[in-house]
Amino acid sequence: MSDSMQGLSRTHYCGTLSAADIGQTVTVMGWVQKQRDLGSLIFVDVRDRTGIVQLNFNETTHKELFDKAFTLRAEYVVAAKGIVAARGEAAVNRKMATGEIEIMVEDLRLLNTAATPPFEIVENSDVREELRLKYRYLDLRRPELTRSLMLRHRTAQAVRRYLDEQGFLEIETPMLIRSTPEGARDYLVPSRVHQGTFYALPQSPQLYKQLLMVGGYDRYMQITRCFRDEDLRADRQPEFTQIDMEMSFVNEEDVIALNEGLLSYVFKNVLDVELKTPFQRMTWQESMDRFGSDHPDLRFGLELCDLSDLFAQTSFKVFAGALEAGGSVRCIRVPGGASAFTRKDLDKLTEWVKTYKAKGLAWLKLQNGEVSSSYAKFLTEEENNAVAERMGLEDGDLLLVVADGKNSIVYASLGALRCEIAKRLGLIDKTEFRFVWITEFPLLEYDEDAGRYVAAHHPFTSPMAQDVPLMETDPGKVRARAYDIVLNGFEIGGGSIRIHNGDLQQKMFALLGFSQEEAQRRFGFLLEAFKYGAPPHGGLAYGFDRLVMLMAGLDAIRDVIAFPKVQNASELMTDCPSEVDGAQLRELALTLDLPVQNS
RNA sequence: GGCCCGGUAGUUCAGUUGGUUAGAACGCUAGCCUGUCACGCUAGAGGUCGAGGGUUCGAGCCCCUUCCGGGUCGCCA
Repeated sequence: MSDSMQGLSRTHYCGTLSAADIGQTVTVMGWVQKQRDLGSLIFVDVRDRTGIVQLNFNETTHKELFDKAFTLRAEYVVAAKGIVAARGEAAVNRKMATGEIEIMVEDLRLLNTAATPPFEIVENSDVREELRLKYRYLDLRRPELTRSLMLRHRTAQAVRRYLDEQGFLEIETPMLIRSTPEGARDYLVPSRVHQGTFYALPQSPQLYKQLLMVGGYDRYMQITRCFRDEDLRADRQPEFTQIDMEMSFVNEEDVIALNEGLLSYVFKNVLDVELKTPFQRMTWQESMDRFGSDHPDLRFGLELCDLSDLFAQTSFKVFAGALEAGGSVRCIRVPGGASAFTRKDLDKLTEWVKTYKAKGLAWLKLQNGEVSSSYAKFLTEEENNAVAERMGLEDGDLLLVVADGKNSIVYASLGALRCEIAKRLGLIDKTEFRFVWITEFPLLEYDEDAGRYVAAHHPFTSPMAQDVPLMETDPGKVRARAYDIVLNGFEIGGGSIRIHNGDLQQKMFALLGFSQEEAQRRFGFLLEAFKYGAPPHGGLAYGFDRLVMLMAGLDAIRDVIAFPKVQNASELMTDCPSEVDGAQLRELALTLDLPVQNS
């Protein structure tokens, strides 16, 4: 049983009304947040995406309206027309944006009733996420999500505005594209017209944007969806959004300067935060050595320190073994850590670093002049003194040491450890936005499983000119003209100057172990395009969801995506992916060959 | 695929050494109440303890399997 909204049209959003509107006749529409029945006076809070306003119903003056208001329940949809009135001095609610006023209702329409929702639609709800996702449309009514999605919108608009002013064209690229097995797993889409063949959904518009450069569109941008069929994380979804851009006739400095301008504009316009430019820069090697990570969080210290040279002659087998194997011994010093971490905590941390394949964690505390340590007794006095001197050891300090035959393990475990410790000790200023460019990435990484080099970034990244000769002699040493933009320990974007020369591109494919024929088969269109005057070009792509997440001060990109997927890549609201009809499969000439299920 | 955490009323949680009829708050329903806004007061309804199996005289609690959600390693050019 509901009313028509005939004759009424909304004049205001609820949250926009204020004392300035007193005396005005207004019409609001929205959902009942709360009905408070005081006997012969009823207050109804109405909510829309902007906020809440209070409706006033008085039994003695408006009996019919009052009786109708009596029937209202949470989440009923209503329209109310009335006069904005000041609340009495004692009745003003300072905690509420519209708390100075209320609407003395003269017309109330019940546009729709609502079942009692499975959870209350309130701010600071601690309902489990599983349920919120199943009823995402209800969760979306909550102010936190509304704020996130409005922030996301404003950010996207600011990006478009800025890049438009800088002469960028927004050009769409295909969603159904050729599969390129290099890199992440593709989502595949079977073709009906060409049975037995498949499209892939793009992992990024990489090749198309390069071809746009060949096509002469020297400043391109796009805010576009990308797809990767890989496992999820708090900051990774199988479909996510990139701010993608590419420019011709540029070098690294041009791309970096433009993006510092973009980020400054966006943060100023969306958050009213002034960013200091230029941002800090660091080479990949420096970032690894100091922070154990290529996406360092610079809001706190706890830097890594290499102790390897102090143990060249050591008889302590753990350290000696690591060094003999070509690895290193590295350490972080935690001021005040001696009292903050008990023996039990350290045992737990030792277990924890094993996640990162570290064999263990050596530690030393200096507290009230007393040294306690898991490893000091295996070292000579000279070695212990050298460590203390190198680390600037002071009373109250905790040293955490990882030694391993593989530097990658030392970096990964200490890099993760410094973040974990900063979190536990509350060393992170959550209001800070700390940007850093990481540059000079390795061009290639050796993949032991595949027994060959693979592109660290992607196969179209240009090597640094001075390192090109190394491509023949020592490929692992070649540095790329690649750069990542890192914010508070998250890689929010990355890009490179691309290869625009067919011969160099062929050379790169050869390094990656592609035969001439294979390169031709997979990327022939690109090599062909490069014959016809490809301009020097480069670009960058942001993980838009991550950027918005950090701007919103949140921990998961799910919270800035209207309809996110859960860890097993399904969507709880619509329960997809789902099986399809046999007829659909037949049309595609597909048959299923499923592993036998245990029932 | 591995490791860790969680699943008890609609929701958030408590639940002792395995022992009577599984509790609280909020929400919901009904009644009362003219300045509430976390309204207040009174009463009431509401449970497959994620599912299946096992141990036991007896299981929310112990064991096994499994499903679901989260974090993370691998993975993510």
